[in-house]
Amino acid sequence: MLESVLMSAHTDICEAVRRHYLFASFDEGDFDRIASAAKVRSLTKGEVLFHRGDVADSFYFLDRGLVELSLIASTGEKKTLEVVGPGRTFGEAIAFMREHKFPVTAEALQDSVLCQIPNQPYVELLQSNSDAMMRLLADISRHLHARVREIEHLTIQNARSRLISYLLDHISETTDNDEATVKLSMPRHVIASRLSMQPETLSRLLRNLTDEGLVSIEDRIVFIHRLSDLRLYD
Amino acid sequence: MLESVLMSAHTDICEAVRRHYLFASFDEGDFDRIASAAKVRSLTKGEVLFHRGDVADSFYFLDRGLVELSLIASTGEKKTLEVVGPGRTFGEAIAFMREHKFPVTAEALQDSVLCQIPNQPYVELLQSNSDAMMRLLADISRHLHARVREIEHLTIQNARSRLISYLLDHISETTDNDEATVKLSMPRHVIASRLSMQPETLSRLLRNLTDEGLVSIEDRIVFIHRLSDLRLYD
DNA sequence: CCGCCGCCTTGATCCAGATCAAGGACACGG
DNA sequence: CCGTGTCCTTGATCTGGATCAAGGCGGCGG
Repeated sequence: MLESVLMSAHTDICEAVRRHYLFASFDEGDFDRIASAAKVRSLTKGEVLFHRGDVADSFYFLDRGLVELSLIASTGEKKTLEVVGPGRTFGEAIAFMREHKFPVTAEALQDSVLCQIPNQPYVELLQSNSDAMMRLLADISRHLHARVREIEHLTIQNARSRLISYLLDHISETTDNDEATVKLSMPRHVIASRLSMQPETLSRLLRNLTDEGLVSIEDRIVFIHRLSDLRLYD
Repeated sequence: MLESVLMSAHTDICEAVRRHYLFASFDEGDFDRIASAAKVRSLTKGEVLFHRGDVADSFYFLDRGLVELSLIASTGEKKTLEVVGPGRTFGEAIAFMREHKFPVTAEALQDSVLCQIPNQPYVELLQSNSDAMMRLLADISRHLHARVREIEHLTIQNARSRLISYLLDHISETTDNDEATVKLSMPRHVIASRLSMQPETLSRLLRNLTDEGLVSIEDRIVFIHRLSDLRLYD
């Protein structure tokens, strides 16, 4: 009984994986080989999936929840590199590095369900499927580009510009006349870490923006009054 | 006459490209297809090869000289992402991004000679050569990892630690008893930009390290007295 | 209903590193 | 030999954002 529930969870999630970009060019037989090696994993809020430096023989597809990928200093301070949402994969580039070790730590920000996909069968199938390989190349190149942009933000933008870029990148709804809304879907302190600033600084900057009339904030929703104005600072 | 000189330069450089990691698994015929589409380019010191945002239909192999890859802010300030030396390639990941545009600017720090390799024939040949593709995946994943480390340095290390990491990463010679030397092969201000600090700060930090007896400096050579001591701060 | 806890804001102060300003040390072309 | 430019160092000052400290405000278990 329990087993059949787990089995159906497994097939449900595999369906979701099947639809993902990276798996789009495998035929049924190939995909089944990957799926049969994959495992469903559940995490409760706060649980760590892997630590930086752990040996990586799998990558992950997130079905439900929210997972934070972060760097943690020896002093304990944390820098959130990325927060992964449902339908996205992470860790897929590690299989190709000399040291097969995760360069980041993955922690569930909410109760989460994910699919653990072993590298080996996936990589083997890649070799004979150049379309899948091109997709993976595109995927990893996209990650690379995102990191370059992050470095740009950290070095040639200040905290205020980083916040504005973040708002512009996370618009959830935009109206006809130059307005928009952003849903802050994570706790403030996670957003602060993502932006490489302290929660206090984030709080003050949000207040500045409202004081200047650029936005108004109600709980977790930011209303952008004039999108074009905000873009001037990005 | 001139033409034959150019031709031989072309074949010489192609030889060097041939030996590069990324091209190791092409057979003669395949490689010739790439080589015949490639062009030799020379740059004089200070010359810009491409600007950030330029359309990218080629990538590059550096044969001689030094090329700086940097981000340039609208305010004019510059952040050096990487300085590429002879025998290395750059720009190879761009072919796989949606927007085929360089995310960085490339400028010659010295008179340089490089080989411009069009993406198209290379990518076509990749499709039927899974070994070459795996090499490229490893190459791009390595870049990605390097960027993650850079972000780590920028966010959870301070300027002093970044300098120490830099020194430890650029050791040119190491003696038996815990000593080492680092050759500063670039102008100080380039190193400073690479480390995301001002030249003044770099100068002061180097002075601190000598005052503390950790290193001594003579012109462009840094002599590390006790490697193990320096590693404590990394 | 109260007391506690996590999350956020606000104010006061601090500090690493930037910026501004002033030479010093070479290398060069005339 | 003397300008003049480039690169680097050193000192004085400034400042963005961190840190420290003190509440405010739900939400939840008892």
